[in-house]
Amino acid sequence: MGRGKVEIKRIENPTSRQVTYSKRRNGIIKKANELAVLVDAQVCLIMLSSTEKIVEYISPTTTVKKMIDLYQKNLKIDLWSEHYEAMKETLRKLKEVNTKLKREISQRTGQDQLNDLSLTELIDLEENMTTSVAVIRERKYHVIKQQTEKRQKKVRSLEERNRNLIHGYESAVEVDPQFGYVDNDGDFESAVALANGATNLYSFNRVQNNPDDPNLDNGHGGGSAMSSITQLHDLRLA
Amino acid sequence: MGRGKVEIKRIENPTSRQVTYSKRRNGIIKKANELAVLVDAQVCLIMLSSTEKIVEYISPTTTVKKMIDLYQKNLKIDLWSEHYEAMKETLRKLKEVNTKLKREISQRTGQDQLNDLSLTELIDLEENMTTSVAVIRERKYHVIKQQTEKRQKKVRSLEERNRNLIHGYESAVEVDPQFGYVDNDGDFESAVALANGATNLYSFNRVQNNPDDPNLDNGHGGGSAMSSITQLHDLRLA
DNA sequence: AACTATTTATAAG
DNA sequence: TCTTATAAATAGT
Repeated sequence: MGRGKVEIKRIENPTSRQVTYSKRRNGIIKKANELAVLVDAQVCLIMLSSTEKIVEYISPTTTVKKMIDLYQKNLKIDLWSEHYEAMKETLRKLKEVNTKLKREISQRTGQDQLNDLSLTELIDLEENMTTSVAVIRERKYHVIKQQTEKRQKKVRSLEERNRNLIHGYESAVEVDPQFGYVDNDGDFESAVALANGATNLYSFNRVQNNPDDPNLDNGHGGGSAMSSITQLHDLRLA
Repeated sequence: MGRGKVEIKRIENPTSRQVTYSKRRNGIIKKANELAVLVDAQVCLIMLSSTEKIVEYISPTTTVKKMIDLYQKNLKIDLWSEHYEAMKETLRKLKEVNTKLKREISQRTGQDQLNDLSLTELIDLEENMTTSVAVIRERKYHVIKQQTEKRQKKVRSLEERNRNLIHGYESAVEVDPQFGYVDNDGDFESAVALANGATNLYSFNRVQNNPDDPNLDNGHGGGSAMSSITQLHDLRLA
């Protein structure tokens, strides 16, 4: 359609090629739109020549995304899945790690999974756990010690302040019983009692009377926990 | 272009619409191909009418995927990221769970993370762990018991066989000392010794002499572990 | 970018 | 689907 018939092959002259692209590009967009309107079709047209920027026509009732999704559905392919293979792989590995972690916790809390363990594994696990309990116990006594020291300081500070107040007033009234005779023994005892899950001080007495009490020394890693106790006793006697 | 001029609006007659779609669809594909060849352009054309299946034209030098990638790059958008939002969310949650699990194991094995725990949490953790150790210990003795019973049966079977052989031969030679006096005590003792991580039988003697041995009873959940031991003793005496 | 001869697409039969 | 009159597209200027 023009002054002469054209053979459908690449136009070598760059100017002519550019002009033809411009004309025919508009032509095909017009055709695409006519098709969309006349027969109520969904049309997606994307064009790109080497020299020009990308040009698109999308029929009013759809979007590029919808069209490509339909296209992929139709061909039963997923053009972008490979873009997300890395993510899928990460996901897979994470799930795997997760399962292993859950299994480990399960074994460490003595649930189900124990049935899968051999005698040697059970022995190792028990020893491992026992050591861990000792570490936790040591940490517990460390925290108790810290709290005790902190409160001891506070009490001494209050005692000091109290004495100063009494001295400052040069008063003849009795020493205030609320501050005068406080020390931190009660604090320490209740903390240890709490530490041993007791609701009264009987537990603490047991701690004092029975050095072999299994709560304080399980025979494996308990030595260091015991040393904490020793430190605490030293602290109280200091 | 035809016998009459057509207004560009939806063709209501379904047959006409279908015919027009068929004709124009071919026309536009021909145009697309001509454009691609004449000016060496990349063209992607996807069409779909309500009644027909999806039809595409892609210029020889490209693919739908390449075109869409170019399109997205050009518009600086990512049409499919939202498709993977769910996966991203799953990934995020898995990582979170993972971190928590690692933290829990870390605490249960007495590493670092203990510093974050309050005294109450430490006490709970210790009690929890102690209970778990008891469960593991009970399972351990259960396995030992099973192994012991199995070997005991084997030994008795061998003894019986041995006696039958001796009787069968009606021989005058002495009873074979290798089989005549075997029982399973050695087997049981070595299993318990192994269970307590000992390399010699001294540990086993301790088990027998010290019912309060912290390895067998930690004062929390040890009661049931002890009952296993009792069962084992009963078994041996039976 | 505009013109127009000519080819091409296609509406109607 | 095929034909063909006619509209539409466009090659060359």
